[in-house]
Amino acid sequence: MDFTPLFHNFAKHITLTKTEEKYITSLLDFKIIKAKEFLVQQGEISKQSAFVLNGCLRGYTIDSEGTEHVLSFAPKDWWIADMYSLLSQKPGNLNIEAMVDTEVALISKTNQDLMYEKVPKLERFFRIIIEKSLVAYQQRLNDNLSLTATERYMKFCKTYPQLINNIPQKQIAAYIGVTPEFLSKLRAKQVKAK
Amino acid sequence: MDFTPLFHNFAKHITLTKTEEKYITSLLDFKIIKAKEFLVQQGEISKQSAFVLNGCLRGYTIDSEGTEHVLSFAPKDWWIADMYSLLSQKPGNLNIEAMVDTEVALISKTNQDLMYEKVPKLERFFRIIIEKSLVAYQQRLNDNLSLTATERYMKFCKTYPQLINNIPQKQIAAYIGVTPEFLSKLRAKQVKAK
DNA sequence: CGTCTATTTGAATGTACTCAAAAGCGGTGG
DNA sequence: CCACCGCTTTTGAGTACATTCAAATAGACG
Repeated sequence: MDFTPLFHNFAKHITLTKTEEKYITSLLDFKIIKAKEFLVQQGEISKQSAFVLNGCLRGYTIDSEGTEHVLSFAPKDWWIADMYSLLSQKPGNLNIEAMVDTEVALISKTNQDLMYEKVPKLERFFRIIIEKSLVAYQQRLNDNLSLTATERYMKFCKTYPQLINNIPQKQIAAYIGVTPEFLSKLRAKQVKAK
Repeated sequence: MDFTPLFHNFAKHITLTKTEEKYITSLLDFKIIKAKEFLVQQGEISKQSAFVLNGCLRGYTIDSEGTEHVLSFAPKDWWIADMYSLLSQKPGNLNIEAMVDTEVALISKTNQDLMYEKVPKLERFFRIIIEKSLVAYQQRLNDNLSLTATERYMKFCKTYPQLINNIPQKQIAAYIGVTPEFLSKLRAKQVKAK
């Protein structure tokens, strides 16, 4: 139940007083999500955002064919939520699942709105966080429009070096947008190419 | 030089006093961008965000093959900027071009930061705007990962009914991520299917 | 009206997918 | 500690969706 990493995260963009930190802490929940368990599942109305204290979550959808598509990995120090469901308060289509046992700080939507009223600085913090996230999604969409599968895989390896050897290959495939079989073949070719 | 549509836009999420409106107006620039002219071009460091008062802009990248990929259309009442370049102050890879003669309200990064200091409510406004934009990009990425070209085209038609008959087909193709030739064939099939 | 660009159509090609089967690997229980 | 089970990864053959290239047609704009 140590929220220090979260306050380090806040400190990257805003400065909080001890009083504010205490207040914010009072609005947080702590939770351990065991590997393969869910924080939220499709069809639910999301009530909270999560900050990963340690471990790793992944957010994915399942399409009409039953295929999984990974929208985001959330390792230590990342924020994750089903923003669509959280904002609209409609059933979402995102599943957020723990890849390993994971500790998270949770903020309910209600408490987050409270926080914004009491500590307006946080409004800025989340604006900045979300701006960065937006840029990342734009970049990734652009990659999906302009790069081949091989290029997307190489870019993934550069961007998430710490994940490559720690997560199943099929989940990298579900992130870059190819079948696991095809990713396997890409890798086989790359090894030969050396 | 009528910024009324912009203040209507603000009013969707926050309430501004007349004084605040006047102050904000003093920080805005007005510009007419003629059809096929650019607001920003790749390689430049972006200095401003744009709000479309009327007309339509499009933001697109050009890949190593010379192919265009449309990241966003910005019709009346939409915000557009090269967020990556604006935030990082590094050369961007986005081109923002007018599809028809277009009137925009411009806010320089400097003035936007000023605005945030003087009218903190705007921090909330842009947080909300950007949250919505983020959800839209997540959704679109998910569509690109899970839908076929035909499905993406049909979804585009539903989402932007007002654009379909007003913009070149090749730019819809560049938005949904197919070649213009292939989109043409898709449409031919759909007509037959009726 | 002529020119330039957008759209259509067709044939050949390629990238990525499907299905199926085998091999590898990690965890669990005997 | 080994054997087995389930899941992931690999490999291969056949297929499909989408691209490339080329040429014809249609539209838009000065």
